[in-house]
Amino acid sequence: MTVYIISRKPATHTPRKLLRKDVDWKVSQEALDYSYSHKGNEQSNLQKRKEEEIKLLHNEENEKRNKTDGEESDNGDFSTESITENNSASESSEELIQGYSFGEIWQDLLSPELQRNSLGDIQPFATSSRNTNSSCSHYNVNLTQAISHDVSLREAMFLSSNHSTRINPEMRSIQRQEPFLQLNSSITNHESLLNGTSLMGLFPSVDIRNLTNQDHLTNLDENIFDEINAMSLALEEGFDHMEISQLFGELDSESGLSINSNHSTAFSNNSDSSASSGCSEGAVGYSSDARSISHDVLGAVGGHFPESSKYSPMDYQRDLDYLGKSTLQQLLHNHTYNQLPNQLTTTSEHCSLLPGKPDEEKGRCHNSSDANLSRNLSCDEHHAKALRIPFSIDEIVSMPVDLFNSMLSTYYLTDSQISLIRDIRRRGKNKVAAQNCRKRKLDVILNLEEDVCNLQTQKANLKKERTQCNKSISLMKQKLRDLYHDIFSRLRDDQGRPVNPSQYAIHCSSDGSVFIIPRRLVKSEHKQDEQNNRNKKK
DNA sequence: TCCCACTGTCATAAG
DNA sequence: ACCTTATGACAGTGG
Repeated sequence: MTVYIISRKPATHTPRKLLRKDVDWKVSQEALDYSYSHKGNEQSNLQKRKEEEIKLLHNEENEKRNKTDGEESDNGDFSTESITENNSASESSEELIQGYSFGEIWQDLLSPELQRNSLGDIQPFATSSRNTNSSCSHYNVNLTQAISHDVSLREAMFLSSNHSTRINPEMRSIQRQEPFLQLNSSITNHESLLNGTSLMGLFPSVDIRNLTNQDHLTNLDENIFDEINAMSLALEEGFDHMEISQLFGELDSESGLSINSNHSTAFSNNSDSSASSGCSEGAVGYSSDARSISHDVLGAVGGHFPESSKYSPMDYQRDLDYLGKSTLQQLLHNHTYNQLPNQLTTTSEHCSLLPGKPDEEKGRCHNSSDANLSRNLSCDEHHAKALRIPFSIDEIVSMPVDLFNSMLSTYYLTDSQISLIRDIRRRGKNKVAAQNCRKRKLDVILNLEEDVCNLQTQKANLKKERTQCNKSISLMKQKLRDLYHDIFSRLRDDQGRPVNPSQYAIHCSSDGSVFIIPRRLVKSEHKQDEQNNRNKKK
């Protein structure tokens, strides 16, 4: 099992039986890699790692039991129960996430202690990932030790970055590793300062986010700005979700929506509705458990707000009218739009996710079942989630070019995000074009087959008609011969002898008169007529 | 294991 | 010059 996780074969050559675990690891590793550059993802990493841990440690029965326990804790702990940082050492990482309320998540994220804890968590995981033969028990030991370790942020980030480099040297975030490291420390300090002054209780998260962004705007390069934005947005998503969950929590818990249903709504609910309004998030499969928060924080496709200076709420609302309506409709009414929880794993089976290089990801998602479209969307969805593309796949593909271009210029998007969005749009367009092309080709073939069938029928009818004509001609000839014989049998010459039909012929003139003339005269007359005709033609 | 249909993707040409 | 569309070719998947 471990071999499958460590070995990262290209999807094109990955045996099917290995795909699931391989891609599961890839997805998690991708999330992990991105988490190194998106420091707001510690919780997501915990969640992902927990899932990985479950896969590694337990068989299916244990996994089911764990999920059941997790769901119970989801329902129970989500509202207000506070978990201190000390709990991270004694409780599972899943509980660590699920037990957090939004404010606690925010405060803990801003606090350097949690960053140390979270990043300390990451480091041993990276170690365990490095260690190909690490056993499950060894992994547990590492995880426990990791939680208790007091790793400095700088060290952790450096280790993480190194790990990313090792895992995927082409990862784009490596290019900005150094400034990222430098600025992260300042951000940490600043955010701890915010935390220390208890601004959290005074301002909504958005305000604090903007304050943070503006304070650092002049010092941060765009990547760092992106990181901050992403983290803030992820938290804000959590907040929105929190609100929605408070509204719909009971409904969700009673509706039997599984926690995994969040997988299916991952990109839809993040794409537009979660960005600001969040009004529809509870509609389809949006469970209220904290795990969903962690998922959203991890892979929110829409977890990226447009930069406030470039994109006002009015603008957003305007575009939301276009962007959101279709998706909202789907969210609210089209329950097949998203995948079912069990489809996600199957989706992962077909997806080759190369962590850190989605642009170069040439692994194709080859699917042939009914859920083809949604599965494929899930592939791009995974990439979009990883890069925090704030739009749904459907929007990216179906958006008019003008709006698409304005979107690219209006939203604050990194090069990799733009590249991925363009790839998604190109692939989506081409996919539709290929489907139309094949449909047309099929129609052409069907039409040609129909034409062939019609022509064959027509040919058979003509043959039948020809046969009938021949029969009629034969019948008429026979009647004419009988009439001839009848006439000549009754004819007599001047001496009363019967007329020989071989010497005489019946000639009908144009005026209707009938003559019996010798055949030699008929022949000469024929010759003369032919001669006249030739002369006329000449 | 092979075959086949389906599908997504890419490359390319044309509009 | 760029975008969209159409289409052949290729490869993966599942029956």
